[in-house]
Amino acid sequence: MKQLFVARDGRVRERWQKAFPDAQAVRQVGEVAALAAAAMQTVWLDKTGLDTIEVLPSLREAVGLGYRVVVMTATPSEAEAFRVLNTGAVGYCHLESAPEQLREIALVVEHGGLWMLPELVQRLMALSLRAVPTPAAGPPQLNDLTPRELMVAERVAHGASNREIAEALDITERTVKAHMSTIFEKLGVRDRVQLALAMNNIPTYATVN
Amino acid sequence: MKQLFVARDGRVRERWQKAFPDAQAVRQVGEVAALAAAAMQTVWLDKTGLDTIEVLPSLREAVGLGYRVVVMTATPSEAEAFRVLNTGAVGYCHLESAPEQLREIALVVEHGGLWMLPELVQRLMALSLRAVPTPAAGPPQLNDLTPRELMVAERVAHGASNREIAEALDITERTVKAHMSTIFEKLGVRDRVQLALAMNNIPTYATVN
DNA sequence: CCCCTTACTGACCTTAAGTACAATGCCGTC
DNA sequence: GACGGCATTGTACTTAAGGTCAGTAAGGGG
Repeated sequence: MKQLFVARDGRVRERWQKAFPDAQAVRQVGEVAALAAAAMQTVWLDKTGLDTIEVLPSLREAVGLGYRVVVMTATPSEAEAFRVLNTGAVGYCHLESAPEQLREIALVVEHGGLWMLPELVQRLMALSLRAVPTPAAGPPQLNDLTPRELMVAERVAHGASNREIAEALDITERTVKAHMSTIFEKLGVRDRVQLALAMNNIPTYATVN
Repeated sequence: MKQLFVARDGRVRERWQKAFPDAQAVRQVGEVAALAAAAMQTVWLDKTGLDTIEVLPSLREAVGLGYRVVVMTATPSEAEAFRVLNTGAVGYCHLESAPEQLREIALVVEHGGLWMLPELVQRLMALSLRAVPTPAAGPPQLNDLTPRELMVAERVAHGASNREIAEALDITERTVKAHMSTIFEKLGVRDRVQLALAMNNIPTYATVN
């Protein structure tokens, strides 16, 4: 499996050469196509000096050609990670990664895996969980709630107590309870815990059965 | 690198034995710890016959022990995939995967990669992009929880009441409360609502303590 | 003007939740 | 064998949560 680096800065290539002695390096993605490489390769895309938006075209191009692309950056960010991976990259790592690390990553992506900074993995999943449409329960019918009820529900969704909600909305705790009761009925949940979960698109105990 | 399979069904082991001749198989995760394996291993968790919620405790336990866990299921689902990966699994694949495929996956996860069904990768990224770019929200320190506490917390995370948890775990409601108290303290939450949210990586109202 | 919805509140009650202060038995370590 | 962590349970207590059964008030149709 051949490695192919795309970078404008010559310095970073040293580490790469160390990790993959037989690797090739080019300055622009356009050159990749020119090589007309026969075998499937792994392309390492150096983002240094470029905005996220600016690498995307190159990334798309390489992905479109069937390469497995790993994006490297000196300043990793969550948003950028998701962006490039969503665009088709299979890896997102730090530019300063050690040669051994680079070989690890190469091994992973060449066998169908996905590689990204460990801390980003956890974060990514957490975000997805909230965005994933719950099949069984479906999104709560928030449209049925009155404006006031919605204000209450949203605070419950963040763990607020009745007292806190009452103070925040400048109403009595009794009134909060009244809203709660109607909310429970409208959304078909039995208590504030299930409401909080439902508001965050998380399937509930009874639903999982 | 040694492979370790957790399954209750004997039939599926044949394929595994074929992929990894020197693999070991056990029936419950609890046995994993009993083995006191010296080297870091890869644990393959068979979900067959279990609900998503039922594997999570085992999963967390194995992850907490430092194993790389791959969850296998006969009926893959998007929601479940995100859930198990979010819980700490590094792989989510089909139970019927061919031996060659299994070896690929093993290679990937053993080198720090993430493996999931290709179609889920795309979906995952698309969902993440839609999710709100909320700032930092590190995962709760679930490692501090004992196995038993984890089982309780896991069910609270799905909206179960103390009584339901007690029945499910076949213990007294009083015991559940005891676990709850220590869980609250360990995770720094004040009630079950905040616990449920924390377990799902959702920032809470007044967590800005 | 009546009806309905929404918002708000009171007094009262029941129950779930959570805490305080214990005790017992099981393991594994030192 | 002493010690500590874990799991379990008991009694008793305090409080938050939620429901019952009311009532008042504003606002918009019909």
